[in-house]
Order: sequence, then C-alpha cells, then structure tokens
Amino acid sequence: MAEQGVRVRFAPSPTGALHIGGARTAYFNWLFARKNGGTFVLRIDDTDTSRSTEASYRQIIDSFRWLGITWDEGPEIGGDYGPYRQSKRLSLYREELHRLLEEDRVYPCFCTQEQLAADREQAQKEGRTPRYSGRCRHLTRAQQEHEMAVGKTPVYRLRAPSSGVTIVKDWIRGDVAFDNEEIDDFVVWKAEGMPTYHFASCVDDYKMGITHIIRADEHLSNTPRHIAMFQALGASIPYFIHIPMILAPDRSKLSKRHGATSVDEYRTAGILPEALINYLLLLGFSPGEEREVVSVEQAIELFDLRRVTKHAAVYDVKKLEWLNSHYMHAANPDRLLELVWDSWLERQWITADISREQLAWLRRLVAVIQERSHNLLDLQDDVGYYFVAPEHYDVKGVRKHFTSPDTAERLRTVANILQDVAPFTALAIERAIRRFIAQQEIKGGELIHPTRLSLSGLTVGPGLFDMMALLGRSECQRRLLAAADWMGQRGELQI
RNA sequence: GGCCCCAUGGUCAAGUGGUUAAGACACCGCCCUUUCACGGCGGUAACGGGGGUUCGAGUCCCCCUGGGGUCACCA
Repeated sequence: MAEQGVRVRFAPSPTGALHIGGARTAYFNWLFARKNGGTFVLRIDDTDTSRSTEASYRQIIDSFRWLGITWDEGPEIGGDYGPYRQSKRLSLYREELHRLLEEDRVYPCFCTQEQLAADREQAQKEGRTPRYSGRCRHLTRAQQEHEMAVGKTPVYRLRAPSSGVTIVKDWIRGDVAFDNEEIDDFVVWKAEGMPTYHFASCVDDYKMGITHIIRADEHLSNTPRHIAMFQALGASIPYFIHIPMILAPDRSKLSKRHGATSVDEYRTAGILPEALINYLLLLGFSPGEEREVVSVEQAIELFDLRRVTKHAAVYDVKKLEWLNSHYMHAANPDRLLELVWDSWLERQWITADISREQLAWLRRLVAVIQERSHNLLDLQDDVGYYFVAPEHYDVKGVRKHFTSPDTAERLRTVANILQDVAPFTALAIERAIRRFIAQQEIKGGELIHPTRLSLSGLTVGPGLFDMMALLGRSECQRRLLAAADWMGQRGELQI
C-alpha cells in the first residue's frame, strides 16, 4: 500500500500537556509517513490566544522528543511550508479570508452572542438542532456597511451548502453520508481577529499540501464542515482516516480524574518511552502474528491502516506496566544508570567525580536490580541500602527473623566466615554460607533471612549472595556485626 | 434531543460464511526458590438481544439495546 508523496500532520494546541490520545494519533501519523516514505509535519495550533501557553508548547515538544517521534517539518526545524505555528501564519489566513470574501464564499455576521444564545435556546426548546439562523446571510452591501459604520465588529461565516449530502470517504469508516442541512454557516473568523480552528486547520492543510488527514474519531462529524471549507478554498480534498478514541476504564472520555493522562506524567512515573509508545501502538491496532512487544522499527514495518480497529479502546494501565517491566529487564544497564544518575546524585548516593572502578560497580548494581524492577522509580528509589547502611530494620522482618536467640551469634560467625571467602563472588559466598548452614543443621532460610535483614534492613530484594558480592566483604561484615549488636541491645532492654 | 460512529472474555484484541472462537494483560492455582520479582505449566472467562438471508452465521441485512462522538466567536 505504498502511497505517492504522502504528507501527514499532527497539530496539537499548546493548551496543556501532550495527551496520550494525541500522542497515539501523532504516532499513527508518523508511522504512516515512515511506512510510505512520506513527510510528517508538526504544526502548532495556537489560535486560541487565551489558552495557549509557551510552557505547554515546550512541554509538547519535549514529550515528542522523549517518545522519539521526530518531525520532518515543523517548529524548531522549519521546512518549506512554514511557519509552523498558526499564531505566526495570521497574514496567510487573512489573505485567504479576503479572497473568500471577494468570491462571496464568506460573509460578515453581526449577530450578538446574546442573539445567538437565544436562538440556540429556542431551538433546543422546540427540539430542533441548533443551527445558525442565517440572519446575516443575505444582508446587502449597504446593510453591512451600515453595521460597520455603527462600530460593530463582525465575525465571518462560510456560506455552507444547505441542501444535498456530503459523503466523507473515510479509509476506516467507509463512506459516511451527512445531510448538508446539518451543517450550518459556521464561523471561520472570530471578532478578535483570529481564525477559528476549522478555518486555520483547512487553510494550513491546503497550503501545506497535506494528503492524508489521520485524526481521532471525534472529528468525523466535523469533516463535512471541513470538506465544505476545502471546496470553498478551491483545495483538493485530502483522504480522511478517523482512528478510534482512547477511553477511560469507565468508558468515558479520558480525563484528569482517571489518573495520569499526559505523556509527561508517565515519564515522571518511571515509564520508559519505548514501553509507552509500544502500548500506544496496541490501542486500536493489532500488529498481527500474536505480537505484543513491538519496537518502533518493527512497528514501521508492520503498520497498516487496514489493521486499525473501528471501536474505541479502553486504556489499561496494567498492560502498560507489564510492557514497562519487560523493557526495564531488557534495557541496557548503562542507559538505565544514566536515567537515574541525577536522582542518585541528588540523594548523595553517588558523587559526580566517580572513579572507573566505581562506575563499573554501579553498572553491576543496575544489572542486578533491573531484573526485578517494573519501573524506573524502583531502580531510582529502592536501592539506598547499597550506598548507606540501614538505619532501621523492617518491623515485620524483625519479628520474623530476629527472634531466635541464636541468630545474633550466627550473624557474627557469618561475618567471620566471610573473612576467608576469596574471591568475594556470589558463588564463593554462597558455597561458604551453605557449608555453615549444613554444619549448624538448620534450614537455609533461618540464616539467609536474618542475613538479608541485617544487610539491607528489608525482607525483599535480589538474591542474597548477589547482594553480598555487590556490597563487598568489609561492608557486609560491618552490617552483620551492627545487626548482631542491635539485637543484643534490644534483648537487654526487654529484660 | 437531532445527526454520525461503534459493539468478540474484566481489558487490549485475532477472526473477513464452515475454527475445539487465537494470543496478550489482569485474575486464580501449581512448579522453581533464601525473600520479592522473573520464568515455566495449567485454569476461570467472550461473540449484547431479537428477527431475517443461507445447507450453515461472531462473520451478511434489519430492528432494538448499550456505549461513544458531535452539534461554540475551544481546538
């Protein structure tokens, strides 16, 4: 299904963070472009001056970079069809407006907001669809000039077709027919002197030579409007591909009350970009071949609009988390170390001027920990005991593993035994400790659990012998003796 | 409410007239095991309802129901 000269776009408005729904739409556009050797355009839709912010713009750009979705044309990098921020394209829109005005495809409307609201209310009461009444549709030139003269600022409306049907040829939905009576003369130019979304978007798609519009389902009902707009502009009609929406678990539109909804929030929550983008691919698309884990490279290979589902998908964080743990296990330790580096610095677990040996040790540490991490935060937060001796012991663990009267003495013996373990590797340590366990005629756990608690203060963690090898001989000995002392003091206090 | 879209387990989904209706996540067992994870094995669980068409419908048609979207000087 190779398409010639494919140009697609994603046009977020910087009124908030990049939403995962938007990210998925962008990803599908991007995949389609990559698959077909086309061009992916990023355009910033900031015509809503009151809600657009520079901070949101930055955040969106950052989110895309983090996800690895790059654009061939757009802000920061430019392109032949720029500028790529609508707020910088105002003269273009004004030009098109004047052209349409001359061609009488657009007309000024002087109705007040109050009038329109009253019309709407009236229609609602009578059970009719609220549509623009057409009050200003047939004003004479003289009437228009009079309104202007008395200081009224008009909005401009498109003369939309009022009879017949508009067929939207959608690649996923098939042919969808809309009665033109349903479309009214919608506003293309606001009184504040800014284009509306419908107008700016169509002008841009036209001027930027967009061939395929891949967007969320919610725009399907807007499409006849856009077709009317394209026709008025004298533009060719692009292909439409409306992809299903992403819903919250209660099947309502995904919103803040459902938890994290932005790419940025997942980033801070310790989700890896490859996990998020993999998960996004699986919403509304099936790669086939029973595949779930799909890299970006494979996704480009496998992507096919014909395999996009028609129905909305409910967002399931559990599956995202599963993918994330998969990628945590698979990740290169060096990269993970880099990702947690700043956080570890901040906690003073490490210092910036680190030796070669220390760096190698950190890599080993990450490699051991990442196996059981589901999340970057697990790796980031739960490893303090490798850097600092435990200040207290898990309460439940103490109750369970520090109660036997022989334990303190055994821990001291272990500390002693470690003295002769060489090399100080997990294998050698295990051999020595197993021997001691056998001599004592106790079960492995009776020694292993208290040892773990002594060394980490916790009852959970990596294999004990790996942990010990990582901590090193003297640190293990120090902590074992400290634990034994702590038990002794505690015992005395209780007497 | 008008218009439009959609409908396979709890969730993501395969399926394009004939299948024991895949697979994944989640859940539940069992195994592995020094803990927590990982991993391995197994299990529970679905074609929303009703009419047609057909020798035969998850697959085609109609109705109903349910869910979603949209009807702004927001995008």
